[in-house]
Amino acid sequence: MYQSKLFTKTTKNISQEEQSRNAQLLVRGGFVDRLTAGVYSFLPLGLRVMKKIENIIREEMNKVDGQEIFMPALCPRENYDKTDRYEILAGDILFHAESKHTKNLVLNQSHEEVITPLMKKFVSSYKDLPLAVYQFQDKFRAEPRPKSGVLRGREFIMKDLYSFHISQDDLDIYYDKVTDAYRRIFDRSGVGKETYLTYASGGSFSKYSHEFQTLTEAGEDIIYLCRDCQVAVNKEIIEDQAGKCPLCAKEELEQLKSAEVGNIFKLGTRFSDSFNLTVLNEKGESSPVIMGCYGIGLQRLMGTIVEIFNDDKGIIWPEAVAPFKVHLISLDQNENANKLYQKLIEAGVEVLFDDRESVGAGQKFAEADLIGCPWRVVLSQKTTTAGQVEIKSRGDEKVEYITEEALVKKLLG
RNA sequence: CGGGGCGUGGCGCAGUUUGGUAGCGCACUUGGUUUGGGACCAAGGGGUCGCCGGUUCGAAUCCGGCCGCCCCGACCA
Repeated sequence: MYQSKLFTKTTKNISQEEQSRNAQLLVRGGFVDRLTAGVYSFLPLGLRVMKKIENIIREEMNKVDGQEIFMPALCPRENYDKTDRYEILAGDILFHAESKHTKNLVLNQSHEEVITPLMKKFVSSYKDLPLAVYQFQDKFRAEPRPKSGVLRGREFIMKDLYSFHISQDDLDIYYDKVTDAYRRIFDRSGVGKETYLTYASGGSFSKYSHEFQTLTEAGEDIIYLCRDCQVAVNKEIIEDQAGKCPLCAKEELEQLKSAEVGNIFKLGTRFSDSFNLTVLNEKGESSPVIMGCYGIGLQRLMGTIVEIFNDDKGIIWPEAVAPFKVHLISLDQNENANKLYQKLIEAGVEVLFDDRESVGAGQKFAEADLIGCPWRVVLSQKTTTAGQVEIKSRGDEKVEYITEEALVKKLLG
């Protein structure tokens, strides 16, 4: 990508309305734009990051036999009446989508009310199970107070996976598989080290659930971590757990702030009962379908990554989710730099090429640090004369001078 | 929903106390000079001061109402 053509520029002016670290950096870097409270546009740089995250999740969902689908954002109110959630949610987080021609449509805040009746149409035998489907979809939640930048929005993309089973045992087995998949997702997206499986409440779904909590001061949750077992308990249920680690019963737990980047629930028959979703078992008897659901908020994961990986100059993207692997900077060397750019593109390296003329070196460096691609490659009079290029990792200060051949090798290796 | 703060060119702000017809920085346009850490000089364009109403000869400024935004708390599938 030629930076001279990139839609959106970085800015030095920080909006007073963006007080969280993640939003400040994402707005300044030109990744996102805030439309109104809790509602963001994703610009080319930000969308590239989102797509990287989405693809990591997609790969891991496919590995646990999830099949991708896409459900509507709109839902007839009667579906929420059937699950008795309309009254609970309507006065709170549900957005209504009423118009001259529609009276009883709402915007889904989650998709149990869509997926369960959908399954009813296609699942009728134990032979159809187990089954797991997932989607990436906008969720709409009228949060009383959106905050923390992209960590709590009123509209956001969620990956939601739903699984369907003939028995509790089968759900339990699958639930563990998804737990492992989530572990891999957070490892791959860079926050694995700071992310802990956490025992939590089940909200309106079930008594308990498991969350994946990433340690960060920007988070809204407080968890009690057992370093021995590498699991935590959300403060909301710590009394139920008698203040002890649920695994080893140790009482000395560390109290920490964290952000919930994922949440998995065993729904049991909570929703299949509402819609009478049943299958015939081997004996020809009607048997309720056992369900599980598993969510990850993409913006929240992205924002959490930013909260963890930044310094006073900007974002430091983990390579797997960076908008580009390389930020190539030309200091008045566009001809040579363009050749190198083409070479890297042909080698399959993602490059943001700062080809802008009459922009000072200092500004180019400052913007590269802000945007935060893992590698910065500089071509200048100095490097051209020496027949080399300069490479530097965003994460550290030392620069290295190597040949173009060595550069390509390094970036592919 | 409670407490605090704020709303002025695209963005960040000053001006409001004490009413007199809007200013600075960034960004943008044109010309020139610059190019290893957010350049410089010169000349420009752009704002019914959140909305509605009131007071006044005159309102960004005073009064009333409404809307929106940020922070803290409550809430949070």
